[in-house]
Amino acid sequence: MTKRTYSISELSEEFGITPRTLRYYEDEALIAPKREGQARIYSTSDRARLIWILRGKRVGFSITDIREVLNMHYGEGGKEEQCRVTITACNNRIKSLEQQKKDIDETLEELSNLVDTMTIFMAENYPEDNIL
Amino acid sequence: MTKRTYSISELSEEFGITPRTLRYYEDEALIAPKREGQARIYSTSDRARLIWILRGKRVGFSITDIREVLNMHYGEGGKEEQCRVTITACNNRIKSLEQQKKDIDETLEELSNLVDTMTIFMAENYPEDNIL
DNA sequence: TTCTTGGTTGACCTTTACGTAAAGGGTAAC
DNA sequence: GTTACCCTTTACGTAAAGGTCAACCAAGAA
Repeated sequence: MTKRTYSISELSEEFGITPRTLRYYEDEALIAPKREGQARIYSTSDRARLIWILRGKRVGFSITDIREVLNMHYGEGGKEEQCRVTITACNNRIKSLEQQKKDIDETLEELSNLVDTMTIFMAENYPEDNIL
Repeated sequence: MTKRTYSISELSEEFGITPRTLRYYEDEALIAPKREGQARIYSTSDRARLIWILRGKRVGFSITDIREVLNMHYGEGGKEEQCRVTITACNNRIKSLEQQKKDIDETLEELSNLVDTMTIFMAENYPEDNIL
């Protein structure tokens, strides 16, 4: 049970974001660190949430999307209807992520084709420059 | 050799975007349809560019990113240095897309875990509602 | 001729995700 | 005490990607 805590600048440096960003996420109710006086103090579980947030951003989730997913995770899944809603929301996200993977694969193929053609072109026209 | 052409509304309806969006892409130099008087008239190759643009957006490219890639594709790859720059730019994009795929896979796993837990929870607490 | 339909430009509006001061509190070192 | 550092809040600024609205043109239908 690691009881480590983090200051705002520790956390922001670790993940390459600014303190402003962390405060913004708090405004948007994505994280809720404890306070020590005025100062924010982040727990390991706050840190875990942050990791989720940042990965969410990298896959193109909006702040609202991320809040939704975090709420799914930590929210009281008590009520039946709420559960059902959450499950279908998840499934929708899953579908769109799978579409996104397809898009990425297609883009990757086009990009690597482009690289190939250009590499060949270079090899033909400027053979003196060894690309390898 | 399909010499079809498209009006702005045809194209926007086909892809579920507004004419405004197409005009905006033109302002941003992503497409350059011919004109018939004032009216824009899009060729099949304009349409192909549009497909690229929209897929680019879905994988999180910005307008600037997309312009860059389109220029790589259609730009004169003549000069040597330019080629080299283009190739490394492509490779950078490829790397980041691969990272993005990893992120997506991780997110997918967490989401499907979440769905699983909730489904089990539902089955235990509300067995009368058949989820299958 | 007037009306509708579909196109045009231009101008301003909106949302998202922060950046960037401005002004100040708390404590530790000098 | 004051300097330095890290933290705070409040608040306005900004870039991206369009939305929205007004005013206009042109061609065909009624």
